[in-house]
Amino acid sequence: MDALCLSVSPSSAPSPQALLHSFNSPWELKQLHAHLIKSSVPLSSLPLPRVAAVCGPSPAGFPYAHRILTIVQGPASTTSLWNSCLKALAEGDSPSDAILLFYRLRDLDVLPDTFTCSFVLKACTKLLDLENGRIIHGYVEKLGLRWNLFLENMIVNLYASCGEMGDAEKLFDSMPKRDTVTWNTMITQSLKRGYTDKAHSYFTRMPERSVRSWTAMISGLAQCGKHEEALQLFRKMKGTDLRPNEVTVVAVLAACAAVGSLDLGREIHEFSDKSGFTKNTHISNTLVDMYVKCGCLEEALKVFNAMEERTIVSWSAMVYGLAMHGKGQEALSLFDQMVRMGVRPNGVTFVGLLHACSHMGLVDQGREFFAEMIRDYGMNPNIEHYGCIVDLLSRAGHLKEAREFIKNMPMEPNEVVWGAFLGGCAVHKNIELAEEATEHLSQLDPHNDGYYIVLSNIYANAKRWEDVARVRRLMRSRGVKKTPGCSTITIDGEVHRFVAGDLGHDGAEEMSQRWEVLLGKMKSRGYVPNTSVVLLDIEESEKEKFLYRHSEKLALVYGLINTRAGTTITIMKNLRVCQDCHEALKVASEVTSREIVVRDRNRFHLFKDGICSCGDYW
DNA sequence: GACTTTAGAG
Repeated sequence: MDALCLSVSPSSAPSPQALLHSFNSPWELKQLHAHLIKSSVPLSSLPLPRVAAVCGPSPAGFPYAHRILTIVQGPASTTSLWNSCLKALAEGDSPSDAILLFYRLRDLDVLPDTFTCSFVLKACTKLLDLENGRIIHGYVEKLGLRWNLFLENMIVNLYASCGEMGDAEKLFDSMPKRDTVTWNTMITQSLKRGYTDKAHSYFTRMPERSVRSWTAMISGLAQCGKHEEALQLFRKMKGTDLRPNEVTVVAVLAACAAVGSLDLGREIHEFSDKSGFTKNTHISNTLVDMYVKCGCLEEALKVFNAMEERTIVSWSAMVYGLAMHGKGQEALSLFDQMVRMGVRPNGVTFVGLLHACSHMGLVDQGREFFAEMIRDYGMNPNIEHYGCIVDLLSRAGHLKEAREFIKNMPMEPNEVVWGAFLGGCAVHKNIELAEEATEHLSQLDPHNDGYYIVLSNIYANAKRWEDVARVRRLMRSRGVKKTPGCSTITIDGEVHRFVAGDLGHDGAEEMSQRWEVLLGKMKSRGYVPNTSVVLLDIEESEKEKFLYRHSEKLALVYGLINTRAGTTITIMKNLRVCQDCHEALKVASEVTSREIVVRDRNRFHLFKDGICSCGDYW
């Protein structure tokens, strides 16, 4: 019956309880206060936490609220109310108000406890506010709260987060007691700054390691680019009785994706299913990315389709994945589907889309997307998007337009932008523009050899040997060393690495023989070694020998010897595939009746029946 | 009596 009454008169006067909550500013509270006095309602019926929350951040409201709290609670027990207020501020989006409120408390002689300090320290850490952090640190010591491990750990973390590793270490060394959190903090922060040796040292010195300790190491190493080290550590972790949690799994999957370690990735997938982790969006997103980067588009789609909830990260990963695998059309229609479902794309989504257009040579479509992100989504394209457009235009041979586009960019073009332009110049054999690009690149990224190599390839292609030699001298005089091409192939969970030109590994003799046989068959199917990519001015027959040194060919031969007939061969390469290897792999897929998957720096190539999925446009 | 610390995806 009560419910009925309520629904009949929805506009009846608010309940007294609701009235007591009805203030949103110190001023409204004062009015309410007056009303309470008139109707002799005791002050203690006010919701005190709300009084603190509404008035605390306001300079004028604070002393007023403090008076109310002191009247009702007595002077001693207002701290916890202020604490809840500080917590809300520190964890919300106004951590700087938390710091201001802390100082007001101090000025009114409200005695802070460990919780008070912890919230304001959190605020300082979030803001990377070293100056206030130091003051609070001093305050904590003055209050005699130094023995509190919670606070001590937070202060260590604060210094390290603000980039003061020295102070963090000094404090760490002086601590009479440390717990796992203390050590974990040092590990995480060391790795964030790339000090892997330091992190290792903390990790081995700590008396006891938790799941989070292992996870911090694995995830941090992966973020430093030490993916294989991360995976090694994970294998060690499996030997302990600790169980990986969701965060561990994300880190390991990311490392698998980087290395292309499909077997381990699959194993982790199974483990995630069994542990019920797969419903976690973070995990599924990383699984999608792992399968994409390990060459299993089908399985990536399977995970993506099975997801109950997709975020923009999931969609972007899938769009990018399709583009990477040469399924540009599918990437675009997946994007359409996403938009129709009302999901708003972000900057990363557009990077994937622009890549898709670039790989397919869809110049107009790409331009349209670029315009769309500005016009329809009000986004500010960043340098990565500009780089994509330069790539799109130059690959398609619109070199003049690309050059104009670079000139009109609102920011300074970086090495990625010029690198994309140079790539286009190489494909379309424009020596003059390539020279200009290299000029910029040698300033922007002087230690990267790739650009010099591309330029000298262009010269070699035009048989301008004196220029080839000049570039090589230039490299030598500038101390630029060639990054060797490197390919890996995983067989039975073991990663085999081949470096260009390294013929000194086990089984080299057998491999070389196998290559000769394969080469014979390939030539009879029309393969002509493309020696123009060899930099040296030597006899053609000699150059052919150099071509076999390319790492993807070595990996291919190794794969052919060590896998059963018919098995797909998957190769991961650190650089782009050269033209000759691309031709060779096409023909090899035909004569050996194998599918060959190659992941290069940019994308996947699936060689099958003499054809590559990239349509020779890469 | 409870409220506080370390980590994760495209």
